[in-house]
Amino acid sequence: MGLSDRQHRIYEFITKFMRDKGRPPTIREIGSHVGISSTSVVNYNLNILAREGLIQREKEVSRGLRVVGHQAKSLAESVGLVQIPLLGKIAAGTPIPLPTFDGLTKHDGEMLALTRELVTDPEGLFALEVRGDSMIDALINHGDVVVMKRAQSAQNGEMCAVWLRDKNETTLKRVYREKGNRIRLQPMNPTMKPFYADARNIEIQGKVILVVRQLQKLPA
Amino acid sequence: MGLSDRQHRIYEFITKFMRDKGRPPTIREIGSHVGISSTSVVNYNLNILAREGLIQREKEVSRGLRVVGHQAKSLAESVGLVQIPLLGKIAAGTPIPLPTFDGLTKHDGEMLALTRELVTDPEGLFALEVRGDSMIDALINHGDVVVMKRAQSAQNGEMCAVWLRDKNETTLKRVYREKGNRIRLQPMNPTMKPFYADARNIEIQGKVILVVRQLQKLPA
DNA sequence: TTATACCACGAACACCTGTTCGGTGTCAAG
DNA sequence: CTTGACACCGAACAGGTGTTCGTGGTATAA
Repeated sequence: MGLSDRQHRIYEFITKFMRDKGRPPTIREIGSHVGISSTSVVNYNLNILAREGLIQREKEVSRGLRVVGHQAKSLAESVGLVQIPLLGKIAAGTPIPLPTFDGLTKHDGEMLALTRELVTDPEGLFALEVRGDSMIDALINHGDVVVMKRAQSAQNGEMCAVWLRDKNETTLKRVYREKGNRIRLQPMNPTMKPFYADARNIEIQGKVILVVRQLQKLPA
Repeated sequence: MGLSDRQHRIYEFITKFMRDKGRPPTIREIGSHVGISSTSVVNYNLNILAREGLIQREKEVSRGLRVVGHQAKSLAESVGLVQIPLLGKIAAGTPIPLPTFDGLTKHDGEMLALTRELVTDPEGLFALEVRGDSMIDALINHGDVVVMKRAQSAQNGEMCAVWLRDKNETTLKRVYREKGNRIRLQPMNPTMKPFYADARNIEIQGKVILVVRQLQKLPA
């Protein structure tokens, strides 16, 4: 069920108040800022927000409110950091280094920390730094960092790192299954033409989850 | 001056309570958990904590407490989190929305949390979501989020958002000063040719610090 | 000893705060 | 029309909450 305009304003006010003051507002503070004269109406709408799962309420406790939306979590739940191992470099002419798969051995090299806001499911993620211009058709430049998830297969349209057996080359493309064993590899740049290959000649090495490009300094 | 054992316990309780419940404790809640029967004693010690700069108090407000010490920052900030306001969208045909500059008004929209690892200096940063394909020559796609820093000028080679007065258009390019008033705008994609303009016809709106692209779902 | 901070206690006060209840108006289904 | 669900209002109540005041103990310096 959708929220009324009032409920929306109440929710926004709570999050803003929480961020500014560091504590939840009282019922009357909400009412006066949202334009509700009666505390019972605020209470009424708060119960609806609670029923919809947007906030949690604690009974008979002053300021017993709590925003449970994902936006609030990124602030409060500062534990919401995800550590991703930076496994190495990726270039067109080499297969990508894959993570060791026992899941226990800790990666002792560099780690990349990202918030859960950006990577929803941190399972099986690893990061690679791109060398060279070969993936420029995927809008990925030298120096970019790609965060990938281990995968052997892909849904239609997912951006994947694909090893081309016949060319001995890694490429980043969107993968679509066509009729038979034909696979269409679609560059991310919409001005470029797709590329077709036989399913037996390609090997999906992982899905691309995130691309991060830092521009403080020029790529070498 | 050092803190007494009681003050130390009070401070620890406040931070723990705040973390667990998402709101500051009342004076009586502090008293009962720290073992102080009188509210005035708690009040007395809270004033000392405030004088020492460890907390902030708001007068005559229930739960008017706020942990402010560097230890509180360690929750969000020493982990290296930086909050960046997501100001809106950027498209080729519109000037970018710039941050209000009074430094006091808080942004009440969405925030983007990043680690300091990625953005070294969080001063004056803001984020925009790119609409449309017009910046594909800068290797930036529809849906990408660019993190920018407010700036009127740029060093040679820095990636900037440039407003082209004669074309009424925003573009992202590397900026180089040439002889006279000539400015060279170099697309990021090395296969593309640079573009020249008169310095009086362009306006630098900010430097691009970071580009983030999420690929979980297809860009619309 | 006296004086002076410092720290603590309990009680009382005035206001704040969540809750509840009776009542009003609107709108769609019966 | 009647009914019921929904959204809202104002008022009142009981308990929560910050503040203040008078009091007393303990240590250190005069």
